[in-house]
Amino acid sequence: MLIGEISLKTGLSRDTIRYYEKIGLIKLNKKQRRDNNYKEYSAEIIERLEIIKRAKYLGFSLQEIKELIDAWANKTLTVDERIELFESRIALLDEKILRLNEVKSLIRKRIKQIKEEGK
Amino acid sequence: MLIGEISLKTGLSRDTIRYYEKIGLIKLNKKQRRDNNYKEYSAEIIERLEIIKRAKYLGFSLQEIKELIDAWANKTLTVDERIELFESRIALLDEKILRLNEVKSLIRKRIKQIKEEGK
DNA sequence: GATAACATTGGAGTCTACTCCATGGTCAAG
DNA sequence: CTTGACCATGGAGTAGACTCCAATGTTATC
Repeated sequence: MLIGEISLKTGLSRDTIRYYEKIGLIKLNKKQRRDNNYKEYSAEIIERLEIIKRAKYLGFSLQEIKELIDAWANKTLTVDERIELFESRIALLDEKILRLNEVKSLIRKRIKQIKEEGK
Repeated sequence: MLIGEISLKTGLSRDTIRYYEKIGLIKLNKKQRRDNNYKEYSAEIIERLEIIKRAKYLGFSLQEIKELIDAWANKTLTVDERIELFESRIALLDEKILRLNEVKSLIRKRIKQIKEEGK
């Protein structure tokens, strides 16, 4: 697939996709080029971009996302180290879920208040 | 309290607090000044800053946070409109929680994979 | 074979959310 | 009464994450 198709399928602009390439969030090896120098993207790249989109939406910076992605296929860490890294990410997500629930109950409280006042 | 104390208690820099004032995220009425022109902040402001911090951490932009805060004490909307607005925010939070859980299980899957490979 | 719609790279510009001066006033401690 | 630690305002500068543009190449279509 060419970049235009990837852009359509992910909803990210061509420029954004190229930017992600530039900062190493997604990578094409040299062979993924057509004869005319056009880049050939795989379905895997779409999946990765979807993950990036989701993580961004959840308030992670591109840097943080990069770290997670790098660990995903990392060859230098031991099995235990990688698992530990992922566990710590899960802990982070749990922390966020907790905070979200806190904000939810704050808003719920406010709704109750408004209903009381409205009477 | 003066801005230095607020800064200490919230962990936000003076500049950040002043910036939030500038864009209307927090407001001081004219009477909240000492004779020497120093700003007098209330405990309420600290609470509001804590909410802002939390929302930021959860991936909301200052603009989105401002909209929520403005609705908080809004006088122009009807009771029903305000409740609807808050309900929609809760739906948004639920959406985020859902996505967080999705990412969690993605990571869990990967941990399993790694453990398998490690054998 | 001209035109439109795509692709490439490189670099400049923009928006958000700060962060860092510079300048000048205030005040408690020594 | 000076020194150091605060305070205020205004404006410039910065990092992150795009977004836009220019110059140029490629390809499908009329």
